[in-house]
Amino acid sequence: MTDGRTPAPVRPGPAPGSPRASTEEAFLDAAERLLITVGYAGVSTRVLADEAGANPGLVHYYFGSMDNVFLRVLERFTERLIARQREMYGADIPFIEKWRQAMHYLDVDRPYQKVWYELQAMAWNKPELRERVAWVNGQWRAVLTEAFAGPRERYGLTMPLDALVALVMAFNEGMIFERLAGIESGHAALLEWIDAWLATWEQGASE
Amino acid sequence: MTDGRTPAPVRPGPAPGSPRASTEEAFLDAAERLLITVGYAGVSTRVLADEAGANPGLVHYYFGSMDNVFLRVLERFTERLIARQREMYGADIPFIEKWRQAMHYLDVDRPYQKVWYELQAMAWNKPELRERVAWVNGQWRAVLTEAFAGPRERYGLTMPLDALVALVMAFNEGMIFERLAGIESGHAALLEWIDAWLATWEQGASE
DNA sequence: AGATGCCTTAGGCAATCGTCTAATCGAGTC
DNA sequence: GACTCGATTAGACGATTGCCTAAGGCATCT
Repeated sequence: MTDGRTPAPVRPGPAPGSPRASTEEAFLDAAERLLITVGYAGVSTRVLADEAGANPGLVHYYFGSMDNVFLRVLERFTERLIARQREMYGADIPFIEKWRQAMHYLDVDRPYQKVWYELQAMAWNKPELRERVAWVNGQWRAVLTEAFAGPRERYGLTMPLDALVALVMAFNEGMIFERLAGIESGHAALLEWIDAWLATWEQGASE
Repeated sequence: MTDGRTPAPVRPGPAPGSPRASTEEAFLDAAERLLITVGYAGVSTRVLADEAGANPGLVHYYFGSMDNVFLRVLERFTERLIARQREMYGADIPFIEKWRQAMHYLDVDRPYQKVWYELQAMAWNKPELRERVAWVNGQWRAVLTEAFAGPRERYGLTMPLDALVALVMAFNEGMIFERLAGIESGHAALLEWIDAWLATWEQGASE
C-alpha cells in the first residue's frame, strides 16, 4: 500500500507534441479548474468539455470514462507535487529554512490543495482512487521521514520518528482541511510558535 | 461565523410523535447511512427514499429539496455531537482521563466521522453548508479551549492557548482525514507517545 | 354519517447524466 | 488527385436526475 513501487499508469501517455497531447492536457487542466470551483460532484462530461473548449465526445475518445479522467488528474498532480517536495527537503539548506519554505507553500498552494482534497474526498468512496491516494501519502511520508530524522536527532526529541512525522503530516492536513471550510482560527498563532521554537533550536546548534 | 449564536433551524421541527416525525427521522437516518456507504454524490432522492423504505415523493414533501435534507442531517448531527463533547470535557475527572476518553471516541466514532467529513466535503462547494460547518467547528473549539486552559497552565506550557487548541484540533482532523483513505501510519505511535507524555505531567501534579 | 386535513401514493415533467456511433474534417502519403 | 488515418464533430441511446402534481388513503373531529 505504501511501498515504493509506482502504480501502473492508467494509460500509456500520448506522444508529446501530438495534437492528442495538447487536447488531453486541456481536459486535465479544465478538470483541475472545475475541482477548484465546483467540486468533483459537479464535473460531468459536458461541463468538463465546455470548460476545456472541446467536444463532449472527446472525453470518451481520450479517457474512456469520467473515472479515468480523475485518475489521470491524480496521476499528473502526483508527479508534480512529489517532485517538488523531494527537491525542497533534499536541498542543502538549514532545516528551519526548509520548514519555512514548506509553510510558505502551505499558503500559496491553496488552489492545488483544493484539487488534492477533492480527489481525496472522491477517493473515500472509490477503492481504485483510494489506493493511489494512499500511495501518494506514503511518498510524502517518506520524504518527511528522511527530512526530519536529522533534526530530530540534533534537537534531542524523545518522540519516535514515525510519530513525529505522523504529527506533522496530520496537523498540516487538518489545517488545510479546516481552511477549505473557511476556518483559520489559531493557525497563525500555532505556526508562529512553531517557527520561534525551531529558531531557538537552530540558534543553539550548528548545521 | 464562529460567534455564539445558534443559526436558525432550516425548518421548524415537526411535533414529536406525529407520523411526520418518524418518517422524517427515517429519511435522516437513511441519509446518514448512505453518506457512510456511498458518499454524498451518490445520494439522490430515489436512492434515499429506497434506503428509507419510503416513497420518493416524500423527500420533496418533507424537505423541499435534497440540499435541505443534508442541512437537516448536519443540524441533527451537530446537536448530538456538541452535547456529548461538552458533557465529556465538563466532567469532574482528571484531564488525562478526558483525553483518553476523547481518543477512545476517535476510534469508535468512525462511522459518524464519515458522515461528518462527507458533509464537510460537500460544504466546500456550498456556502450555505459552509457557514454551519464553521459554526460547529467554532463550538468544538470553544469546548477544547475551556478544557485545555487549566492543564496548559498547570503543565507550564509556553504555547499560547489558541495555538494549542488549533494544534490539537488540526492533528485530530488530519488523522481522521487520513484514516478515511485507509492510512494509519504512525497514528498509534503518536497517540501512545502523547498518552505517556500526559501521564508524566499528571504524575507530578495533583488534580 | 359526513367533512376536514395530513400523509402517502403513483406517475410525469424537463433536464441532465455517461456512453457510444456514424459522419466529417484536415493534414500527410503515395 | 486519390487515399489514409487520427482528430473532431454532431447527434442519439437509455437511464437517471430533482422537482412537482393529481389522486387516493386514513385517522380525527363535528
